[in-house]
Amino acid sequence: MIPPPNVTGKLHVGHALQSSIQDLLTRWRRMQGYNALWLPGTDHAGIATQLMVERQLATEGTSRRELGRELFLDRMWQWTEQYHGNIREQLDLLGASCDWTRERFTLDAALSHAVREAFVRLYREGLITRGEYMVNWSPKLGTAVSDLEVETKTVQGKLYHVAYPVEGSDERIVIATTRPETMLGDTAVALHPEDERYTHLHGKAAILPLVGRRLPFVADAMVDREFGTGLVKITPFHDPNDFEMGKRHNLPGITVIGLDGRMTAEAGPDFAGLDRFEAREKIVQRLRDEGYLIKIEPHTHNVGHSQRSGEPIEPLVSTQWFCDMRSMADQALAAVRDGHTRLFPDSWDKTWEHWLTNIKPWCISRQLWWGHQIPAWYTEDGRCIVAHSLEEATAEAGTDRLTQDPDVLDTWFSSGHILFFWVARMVMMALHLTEDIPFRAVHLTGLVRDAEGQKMSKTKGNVMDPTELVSEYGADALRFTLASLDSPGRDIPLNRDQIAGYRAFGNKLWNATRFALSRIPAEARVRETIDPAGLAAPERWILSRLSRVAAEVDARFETFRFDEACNRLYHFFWGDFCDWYIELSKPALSGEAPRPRVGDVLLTVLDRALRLLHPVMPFLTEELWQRLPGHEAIHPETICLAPYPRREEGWEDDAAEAGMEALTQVVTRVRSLRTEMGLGPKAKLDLHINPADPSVGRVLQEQAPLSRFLARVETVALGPAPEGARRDLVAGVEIGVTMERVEKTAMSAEERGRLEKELDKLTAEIGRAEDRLSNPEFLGKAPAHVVEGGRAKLAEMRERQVALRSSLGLG
RNA sequence: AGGCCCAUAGCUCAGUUGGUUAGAGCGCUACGUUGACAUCGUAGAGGUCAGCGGUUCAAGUCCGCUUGGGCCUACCA
Repeated sequence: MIPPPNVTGKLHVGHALQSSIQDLLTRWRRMQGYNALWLPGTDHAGIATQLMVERQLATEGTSRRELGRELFLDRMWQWTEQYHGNIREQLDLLGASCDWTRERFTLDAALSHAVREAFVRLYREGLITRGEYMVNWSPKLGTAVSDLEVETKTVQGKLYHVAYPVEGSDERIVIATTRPETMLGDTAVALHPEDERYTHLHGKAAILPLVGRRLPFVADAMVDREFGTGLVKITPFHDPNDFEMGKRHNLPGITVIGLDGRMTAEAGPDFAGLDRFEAREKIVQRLRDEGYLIKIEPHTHNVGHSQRSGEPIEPLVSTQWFCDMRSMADQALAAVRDGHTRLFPDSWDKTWEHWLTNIKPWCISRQLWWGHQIPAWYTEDGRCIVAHSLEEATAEAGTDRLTQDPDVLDTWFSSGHILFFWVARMVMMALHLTEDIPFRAVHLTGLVRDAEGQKMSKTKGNVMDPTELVSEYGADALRFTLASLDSPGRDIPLNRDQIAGYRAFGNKLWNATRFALSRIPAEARVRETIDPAGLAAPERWILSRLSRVAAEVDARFETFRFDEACNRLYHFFWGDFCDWYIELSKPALSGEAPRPRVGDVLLTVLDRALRLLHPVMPFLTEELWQRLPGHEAIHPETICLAPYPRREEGWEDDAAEAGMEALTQVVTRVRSLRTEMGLGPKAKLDLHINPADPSVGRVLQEQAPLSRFLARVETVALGPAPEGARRDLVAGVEIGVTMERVEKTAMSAEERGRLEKELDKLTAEIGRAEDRLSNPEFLGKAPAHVVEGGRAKLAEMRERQVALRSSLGLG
């Protein structure tokens, strides 16, 4: 299922990442023959969407209140339909292979029904309740918001020290506050029970300046003696802590700030109607005038801000619907602890544990119109009926004079955002309502950041638009980049150079295919399988490599290591296939040194490589695959439904790999010797190779024309290098280069220096290996294969030492 | 304040359960257009694996501390 993007939203790179990964998984499983469904859908995103339409209405000089609920909702639906197509279009652009016939919208009838069902059940079980509690109130949005929609920001504020007279004495105590406007709602002053400075105040009361209200002193251990004066004013209805303290000490509460962020009538005639921040100024002025203000200090503190609208959250007491998450959270905790649900990477287990252990009742009602209206009705005599429908409610109430609760449910009650918390809520809800685990594995990606590792944000102006990236680099390159960067537990620094690099990889696919199509014999075809018997070493080698890569990729996908899977595919295609196999195929295809079935092997490997890459690069692989002669034998229509290549054990061939590995290393070494000797590509060299392993020797002998072609030497002779040859040793093969046909003979000082340095390094390394191998502790405790490997390596280093000394004429 | 994560080449990052000359891409240097590809090829330079200590025959990898980053959670009014 797709985590629903907001219906009116534009996809951002985070969506692109999610879609790439999910589509990759879906295509992979589909090719493996699973009935893979990727369900698309969009979210009505209550607050965000309603805000946009309200903004539009404002430009028309009207408002939702003026339109009324019904007309406003019509406008919302119009807007939704207008923008809905955007999401679909953008997902198509990314290559998302969703089943669009099953697309859902969170406000669809069926989904709304499910939401009502969930609500009614949770209500009847007593988990959903209605009550007066402190909530995070956003005055600008005019609604309660959840803890997750509150962003804590560090702000430079002020600490106001205010004198409160003590009742029945001349003493004045000093209280520090960051929010003097709330003092109008003070109903007590708290002190620490063991604070010796204030023991004399127990049982007494302070008098609230400007108001004259009597504020009893209460002793509470929560008071921090170190902070301020160690005395705290208590405003139960305007501070979450004070609310708790108020309950503990049975204190009354007074609402002095209203839902609109303005002072209420209870704040008194001098302040009623003022905005909360204007009131602060005026109160401070009054305190100063009347001699209560002692001092104002600069003070840095953390203030909750509304994520959507940016203004400071006002903690207010209001009547809301709450959902008790405790038992559901316990079930979700158990699911992860028992391993029924596994998180990838498992470092998330701790966050899961922490978040669900500390979960609080969730305020699920929102004072909005756009969303699932709460299925609760009120009778005229104030009874509350929760039911699936008005009919049901009427029957239960015994009257049809009912009013439905005007509020809607938090969007997250029905769906969510692309976040960890969304998953957590789905697990909790599903476990409770269906008694089944919704997910067996949860893969969590990092956050997409910009090239500097900064979080992308509109205000920083560093957001990348996926559709723009797609048109610049192609969807395949973007997908490949995102998948390769998705390493567990790490954020994803996205930069354009990298995408450009993977675009080049796409180009490589294209060119390799072009080579194959233009050079293979007419009868060559993609084969369902190929019997390696009768094939030469290069063909057996590439088939063997292909099988191993298929096995590795499969294993990486299983554990969500898309980065490693992509890496393997990249190197197989570019390194093994293009750099080596295509080069190796040239002398065979040109007729210079024919080998059996090279065309078939070339096409078959290409076919499988494209299929392996298809989940990551769907567009290009389909395009190229369709052009391969014989691809219909794999699937008549599309690569999407062709089987995902698996390991072919019959293709794996250690001998061919060892032989070809030696061949490629010899070729590489000869090329670098040529450079080191300061010779140009046209200098005519003769190569002598002397392999230690007879089976490697056989491959090198049979494929001598390849060494000649790739190393660009005149002749290749098997056997020890003659006197005076430049010698070296790689992969157990002694090589010697002679240059009788070249004018130059003397070794340059630079070359000699380099060679001597190399020899020194080697000698030092041999010394270390000798020490290790003569250490009885190492021999006694290290496993046999490590000791054996060490000995073999030492032997080879010694041989190489001989070869290098010989090159330097040190005999 | 508590918790979590990170520190490896100029940059961005890999590095499986410890196994002995630490890898890739980009960037950089030199050379190169022989019909897949200059969005390329060939060869190369570049690293005290943040620091200190410990465990071990063996540490980039495990443990502790320090420093420097990042993230999340928190009721210092």
